[in-house]
Amino acid sequence: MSARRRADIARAAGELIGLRGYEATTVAQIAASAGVSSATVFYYFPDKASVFRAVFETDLPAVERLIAEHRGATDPVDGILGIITSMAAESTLPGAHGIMVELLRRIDQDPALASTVAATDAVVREGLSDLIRRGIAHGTIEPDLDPAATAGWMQAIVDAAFLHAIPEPLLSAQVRRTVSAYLRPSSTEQER
Amino acid sequence: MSARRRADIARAAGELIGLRGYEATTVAQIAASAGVSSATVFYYFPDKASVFRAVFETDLPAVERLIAEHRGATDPVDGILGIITSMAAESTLPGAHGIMVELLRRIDQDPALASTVAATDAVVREGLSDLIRRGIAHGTIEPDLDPAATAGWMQAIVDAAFLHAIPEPLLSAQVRRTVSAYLRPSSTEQER
DNA sequence: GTCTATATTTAGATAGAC
DNA sequence: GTCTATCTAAATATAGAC
Repeated sequence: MSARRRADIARAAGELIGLRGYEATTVAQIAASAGVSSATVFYYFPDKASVFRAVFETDLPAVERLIAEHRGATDPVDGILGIITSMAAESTLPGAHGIMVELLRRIDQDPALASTVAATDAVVREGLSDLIRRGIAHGTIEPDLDPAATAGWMQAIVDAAFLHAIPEPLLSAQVRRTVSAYLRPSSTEQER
Repeated sequence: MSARRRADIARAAGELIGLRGYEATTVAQIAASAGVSSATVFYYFPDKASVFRAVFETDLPAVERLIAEHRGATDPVDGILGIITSMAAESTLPGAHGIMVELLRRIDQDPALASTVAATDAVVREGLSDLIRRGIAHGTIEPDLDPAATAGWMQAIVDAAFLHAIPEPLLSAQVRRTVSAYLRPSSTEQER
């Protein structure tokens, strides 16, 4: 059953690369972990870089679901907090830190990977931008904030969580305070 | 003059590795960029990992100066903002993004590198913690915040800036709003 | 589709002359 | 201290049998 083998190899690659790094993980190790020979890996994928890209193929449908779930939130700020804390919470999964770092590193060197990830990021950014616009209209978000730039900054905050491997429940508390304080309208001052 | 050669090699290594990545940068390329042969690189350093570590040797004195400059700030929040924006501003330097990503990746695999960086981080964290404690006493920072955990989170925010290559002046504006909003005492709610 | 065996390439590190 | 030349190891990718 070919689709399953392919997925097994991608999953094994994600675990090992998250743990040890891309170059430090050999195709032979990935093959062994998936229970096949290294030649079989090259039967399913043209090269090692493709194996790594396959690790992120499931991200797009996952974030589409996440955004859809929070799209209709009554208070847009709650929707934003739901999305951001949910994404940040994944940083506590084993290997999540490592795989994020590898992604950031390889994205500059692999255009195909860059476009895969760009598609996923765009879904998140647009979902957040919509909610930010609604929050501004709703009066619960500072109107001087630029929706797209702010959405990008929220994503950066999530990445920060991934990189620092902060344990729950501290992580969620910090992310929630950061986001809600950032968005809150400032009656007195005019920061931007 | 041996110290200068060593520094030249380290500087060349930092530039190339920041641009292309650690494994993708060969010792031969570093040597060529520094104007020496690859054998000369191995005269000054025992191996390639040592060359990479040397890139971060100058960070400790630099952050010690930065912390000392802001230690005596009249308003502790101003001191914190000065430190954080100054650190984040370095993310716009060419290659800064790449070198930070490489650092995050190699730190898990090189204990000597980890202790070098831990020393630098500790100086920052303690400097920020002190200012946070003073800010709490001063009444301008939320008293429910844990100083050390908050300092760590501020450092994560700086790293987020590095990873996303946000251009000035947007970067400074976002960092300032994030930090000042996070620290501000909340009269009504009790987030932690 | 999966394997064993191997070709090819490349890069870190060293030997030894100057 | 610096070089040229080279050794050695390892990993990606392929050939070809089953």
